[in-house]
Amino acid sequence: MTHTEAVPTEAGTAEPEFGLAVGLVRLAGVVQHVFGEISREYDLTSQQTQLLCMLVNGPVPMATLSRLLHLEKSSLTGLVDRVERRGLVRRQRCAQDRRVWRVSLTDEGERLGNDTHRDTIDRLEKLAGDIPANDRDQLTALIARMVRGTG
Amino acid sequence: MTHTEAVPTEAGTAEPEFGLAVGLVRLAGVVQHVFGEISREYDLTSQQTQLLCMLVNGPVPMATLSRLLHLEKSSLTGLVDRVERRGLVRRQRCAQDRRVWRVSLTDEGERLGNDTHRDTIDRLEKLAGDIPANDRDQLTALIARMVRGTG
DNA sequence: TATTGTTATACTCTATAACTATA
DNA sequence: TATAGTTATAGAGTATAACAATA
Repeated sequence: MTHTEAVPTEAGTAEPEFGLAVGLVRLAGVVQHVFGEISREYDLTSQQTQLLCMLVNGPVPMATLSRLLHLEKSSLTGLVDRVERRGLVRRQRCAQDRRVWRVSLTDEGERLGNDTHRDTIDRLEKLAGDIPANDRDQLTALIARMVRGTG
Repeated sequence: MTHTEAVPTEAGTAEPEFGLAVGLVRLAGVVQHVFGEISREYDLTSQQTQLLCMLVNGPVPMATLSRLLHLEKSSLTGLVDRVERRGLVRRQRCAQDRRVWRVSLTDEGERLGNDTHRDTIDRLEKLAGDIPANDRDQLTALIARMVRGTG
């Protein structure tokens, strides 16, 4: 499996292996860092920004958010509490099933969600700034293939 | 810029855009999730596992770890405290500059570091399991190009 | 009984500010 | 004075277990 072996980068240099897995870990770290930095510029945590992003298409029940965010329901309660306290989301009881509470964005939450989303897209696109368009397209396609079916 | 536009996935489906940036965010989430799951199997947090991984090539000063992990020095103190309390690392004072403390792995820390590293590599390689080898090589190269110079 | 969500509790992670020890 | 690291403090994030309300 030649594609998993170490790739010599410079003659005579003892570079550590840079296989796909190591690259993915590095990449994830960079993305996470960008996400955290942008969130901070808006006085949000990464988790709060992520929550806002999940609400841009309309109200979502707590149980659904819990599944999407891989969070225990009690953890989600706290996260929603904090952003609700900041006036970015509100809870609405479902009339059909009164056990269910749907979370939705306030006007300010929507503004923050849009702003952070835009900034994140900009910053991440710049990461691939010097990669030719056709390579970039293939990169996008391969990434799509990897994350397909992972939730 | 055609490579940033929405790609129709199925005829008649109103799919959300899957550009590079969105793909990167999804991918980072998957990697982070894998990392967290594996850490948990070893009763570690993601941060603790990440710390162990940074020590596999020998002792590292606190200040260096602080920079590599993007952590304030006080945050690092706590992180190292907790893994030291579990017997996975130790602190060694530097003789040349007695202000400096180097962190190194214990035998058990090294074992855990190797095990989590192996499992992570395995799980991440599987993400690209059905991608042909030459495509995978190009993917690796493009990722390397993106993260180059980001720390 | 099963499901949805909250509360209580404990721990980890993180930052800021003040501090100690060494250079 | 400057640097390396710790302590004190506060808040965010997370899980487990017990609970209340509703289906």
